[in-house]
Amino acid sequence: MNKGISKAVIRRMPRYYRYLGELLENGVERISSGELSERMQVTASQIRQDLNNFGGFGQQGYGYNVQFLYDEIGKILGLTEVHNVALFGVGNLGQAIANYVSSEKLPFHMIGLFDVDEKKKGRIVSGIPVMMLDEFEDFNRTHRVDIAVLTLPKDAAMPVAEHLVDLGVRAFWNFAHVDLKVPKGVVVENVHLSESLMQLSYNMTGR
Amino acid sequence: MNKGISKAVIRRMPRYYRYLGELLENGVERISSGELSERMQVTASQIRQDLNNFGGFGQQGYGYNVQFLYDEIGKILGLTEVHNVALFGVGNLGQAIANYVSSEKLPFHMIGLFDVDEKKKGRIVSGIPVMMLDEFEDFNRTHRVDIAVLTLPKDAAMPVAEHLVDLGVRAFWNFAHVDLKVPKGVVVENVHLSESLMQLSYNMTGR
DNA sequence: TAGATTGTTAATCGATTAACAATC
DNA sequence: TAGATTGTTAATCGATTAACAATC
Repeated sequence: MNKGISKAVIRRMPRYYRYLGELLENGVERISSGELSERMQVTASQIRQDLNNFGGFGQQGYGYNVQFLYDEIGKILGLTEVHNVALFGVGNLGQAIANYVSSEKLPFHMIGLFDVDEKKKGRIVSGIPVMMLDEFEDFNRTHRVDIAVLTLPKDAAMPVAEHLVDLGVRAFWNFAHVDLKVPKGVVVENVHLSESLMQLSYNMTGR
Repeated sequence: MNKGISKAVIRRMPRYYRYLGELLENGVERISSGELSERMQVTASQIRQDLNNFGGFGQQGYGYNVQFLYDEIGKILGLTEVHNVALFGVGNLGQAIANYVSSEKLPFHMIGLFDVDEKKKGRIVSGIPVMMLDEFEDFNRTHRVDIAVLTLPKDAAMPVAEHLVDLGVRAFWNFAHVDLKVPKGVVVENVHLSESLMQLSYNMTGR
């Protein structure tokens, strides 16, 4: 299952989740696709189509129960289990991301920080001591690492990723400016800050 | 001009730019859409279509001159002028982004850092002293701020953005987990880390 | 029941790919 | 010139929107 759902739909799901979470905080119990459509600035039709990729979560004449829908989307997004995260490259960005992951209330758990710079060894970031990259193989024997964050210089990203794939890592959150080549079954989510900045820059021109 | 070009095309331009930059570093002088297609894993047809939204940069029987195409895409993306950047919210992420912007060789120039926390006042980040938010109005009189980076808690983002819009800021790079409502003519580029993480999480499930 | 709103099919719109004539 | 490869039109594919019957 879960097959054949377009990337466009998946990109929208976290946003639904965020809006439903806010409604929940505000004590809203039910919402129609029409109301949600107005708040989110998308068509009601799209909301109903998107949700119906995963199942019929609403009720005719009533709409959607906010708590129920929120929970269902959480399940769809895989937020019902804790994901163990290890981070590679404890520079400025790496430290910020480590802190960020730990501070978010999402079920992602920072369990290890790795770098190649001896000077960083043992430094505490977000409550965790930095380890050396060559200690990871050992670490990996006693810890299940679900996600590797790559906050490395671009030339280091690919070799490190390859090494981690060999050691069984199956998911990467990649901040390096490269397109990682990984085997089938390994997933990569990119955050390319420079490309985001360039898009902003483009939109500032003529338009 | 520049009108009517789809967001999908714009999203791909920075990636072309990156690949062309690498070719340039490797001393490659010319490339055909076919070769580039293979490297980038997109169709040659798409490359030609994308580029021809902006003009005919190639030559039949030859392909594209790498340096020329690189420069043209740079122009399209607005990378021929320096953009002054001010950042709001000097937390972990804010500091990392400040450092990031300064370290990138792209033409974005960090000129001010603002926070509301008195304890941060005067602290030097990326070579710039942190100022208090209420000093911005003054600062803005003597400096041209092209882009405001928002690395603030979500509840602070909207009020601060509104204030900045009133003071003439026309572009936002938004890291807060909110959809900013801004007047027409003001551009917003979002980096929603939590949504990126959730997409990764989704792709780790069934698929 | 009558009114509201979903789930779903059909229609439209836009983006991607294929094909090929133009041309270097 | 012959070969290569673009620019561009046409065909296909996919995603979004509209419409409405089903149903709570």
